[in-house]
Amino acid sequence: MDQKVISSAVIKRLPRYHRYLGDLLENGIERISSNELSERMNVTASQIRQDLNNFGGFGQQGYGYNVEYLYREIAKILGIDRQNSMIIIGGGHFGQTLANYGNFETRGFVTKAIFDVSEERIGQTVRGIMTHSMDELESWLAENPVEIAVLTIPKQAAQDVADRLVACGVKAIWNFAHLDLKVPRDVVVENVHLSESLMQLSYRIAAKEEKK
Amino acid sequence: MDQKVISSAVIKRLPRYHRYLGDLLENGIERISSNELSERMNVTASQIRQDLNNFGGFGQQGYGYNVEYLYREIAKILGIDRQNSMIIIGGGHFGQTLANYGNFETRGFVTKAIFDVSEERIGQTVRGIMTHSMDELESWLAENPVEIAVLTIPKQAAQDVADRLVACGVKAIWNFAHLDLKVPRDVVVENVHLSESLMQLSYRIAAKEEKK
DNA sequence: TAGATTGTTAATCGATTAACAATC
DNA sequence: TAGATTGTTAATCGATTAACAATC
Repeated sequence: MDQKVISSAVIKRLPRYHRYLGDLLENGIERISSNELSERMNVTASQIRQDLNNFGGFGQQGYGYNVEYLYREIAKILGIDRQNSMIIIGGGHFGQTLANYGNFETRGFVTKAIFDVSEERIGQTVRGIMTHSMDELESWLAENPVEIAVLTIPKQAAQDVADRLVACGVKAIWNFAHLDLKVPRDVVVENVHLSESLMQLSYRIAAKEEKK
Repeated sequence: MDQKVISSAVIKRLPRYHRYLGDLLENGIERISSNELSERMNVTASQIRQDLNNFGGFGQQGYGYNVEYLYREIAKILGIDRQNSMIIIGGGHFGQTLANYGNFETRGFVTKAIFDVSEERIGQTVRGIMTHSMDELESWLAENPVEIAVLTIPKQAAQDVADRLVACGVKAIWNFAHLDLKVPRDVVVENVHLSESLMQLSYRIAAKEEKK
């Protein structure tokens, strides 16, 4: 079964389509043309149609796209139509913030546990989510398989922990540690490097000033 | 003075170059060729040379690049060779986490104040950073101009606050609220949409499973 | 000087946009 | 049926890679 590979440029845009369709749905708009959506989103209608047609023909000639139907289809494509279990490794400020952030759950991402090395944090709960010792990681995962591990630990510890997670069969890592993890090809890593984002912002400020 | 526009693909890669050069520097490595760096970073040597030559010739034929010199030059390009002042709008979990995160300061990003609407948070400090009332935003900014405002507030409030920040002369917004801000063309917005990042991760898990 | 490696031009590849026939 | 708008092919644009002359 030969599967067309979707470019990451397309994948990056899908959540934004999903968000705009959700807004339309909330406003009670039933149908939309690629042209009108393109104006709202500030992209070309051509790109919208090309992007969607990577996954199938969701529209209808002369009518456009049914908002609710397309919304649900994109949710399916993104895999947010079902539950994804997560654990958070690192119960510091960042880990706790993510655990507290209820919005992920509305998209099916449910945090099952937090793991930390600090004696003070172990045994504490955040929004009802228990913090376990890192020593229990392997035994806990053996009983409670999860799809996603969130890494909010210092970069020095990150590769070791990633290795342990992979050994436990975790298939995806949402990595907030500022390094490039080495994992087997079948493990998915999505990086969030906040300081790199901030540096891009800083570049654009600097570039603007220079232009003057 | 016609300024070459640098593509965002290039800009996204600059912080990563900077990070790898920093690591090399820490390991006492003085010089590196584009070829060796390309192997470490898993990109092509051609891309590294093309990227760098957007900004100038930093290397030397037959020798390669001086690690420390290139590290500093990229820092200059990124605008992290000088101090950037920030304020955080929204003193909730996320805002506090960012205020607590000392690593930004090592790259010149210094948080000067936090603003919030909650009576309980106003007057509290986070790592010595004072939380002010949102009512004081305009008067405070008039006395303490900053380059960057960080938005960690619910999306319902975000556009209004962005408008106020722009009116106060803030030139850059690091936006964690899950919406597309409308700002004048000369104001820089850098978005961090965590839920979109998580959805991309989820897509890749789903796509892997389908392939089986 | 000879060898190494850059800076830069040319070739290729992929992504975006335009155009239009198909069709609701 | 006529008008609207998709799905899809073709054209364009931009980014990446390859090649090599310049030069340290």
